[in-house]
Amino acid sequence: MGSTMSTTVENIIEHAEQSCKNHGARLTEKRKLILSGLIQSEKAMSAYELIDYCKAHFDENISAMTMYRVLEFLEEERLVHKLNLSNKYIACSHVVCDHEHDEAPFFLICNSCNNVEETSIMRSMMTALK
Amino acid sequence: MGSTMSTTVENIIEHAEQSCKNHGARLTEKRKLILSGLIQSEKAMSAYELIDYCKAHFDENISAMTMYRVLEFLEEERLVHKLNLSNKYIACSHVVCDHEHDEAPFFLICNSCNNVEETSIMRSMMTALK
DNA sequence: GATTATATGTTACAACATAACACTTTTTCA
DNA sequence: TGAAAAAGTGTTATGTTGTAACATATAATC
Repeated sequence: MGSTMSTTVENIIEHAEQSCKNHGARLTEKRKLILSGLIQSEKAMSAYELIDYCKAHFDENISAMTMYRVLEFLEEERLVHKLNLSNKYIACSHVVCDHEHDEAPFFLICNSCNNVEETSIMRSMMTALK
Repeated sequence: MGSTMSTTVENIIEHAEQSCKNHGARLTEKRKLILSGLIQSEKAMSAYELIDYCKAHFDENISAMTMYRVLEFLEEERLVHKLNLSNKYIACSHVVCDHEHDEAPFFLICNSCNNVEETSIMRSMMTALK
């Protein structure tokens, strides 16, 4: 399974490299390494988590500054997404209700303006999504 | 409009205070102040943004430590939500596609385990949501 | 091959978050 | 009531996250 996985990642990297060339951009070794790590991990990671990941899996030391710069580059190349919502709090919309809720809070968060819309979703649908 | 608004906030606070009492918890002056600020602002704010807000609107200096503690309390009392996703990156799911996309990336993010599911949504539906 | 542009390294620092301990206020109960 | 316990808040120090500013190295251009 490890090799199958690895091959897939290599294919993606190859494709990404071509995509960069088409934009006149360069997918350097360091950028390949970081993108590979993010793909392999199969989850969303913070810059520092990805630094740790690269150290653990590739034995490569990436400085924070470099990591942020590479991630910014990869985002511009549309190879990664940034989920940019820092830890925030919002007052519950149902703070004035008396009754119990059989629904889970559900938020629609705009990724560019960070506007938050609270709505709800039935728990049954929640588990279905999972 | 300002006074109407203010009255509404007061009603909510009153209700929140009663809700706390039912749980054997106390909604102190400081906690009321912070909750009021978060409600008045009508948006999601970080701890430090809320500190600035309280200073600007109530002329009250809340230390960072206090702010985090109060927000934690309010969350336990289910009076506020925490949108706890720190800035993270995730590889695009369509990184291997060739064709153009007429859809906007759309993420389903679990608020407890932070798992991210990338899907998409038609732009037309996007504007409808807005 | 010298020049320019791009990529990466290094240091310092600002912003965000919390741990640890001290002090104050409120609650509890003999 | 009033001492003990619990809950709330203040203060200091420190760890974590994110960037600015400048130096160096590597690649592209002509």
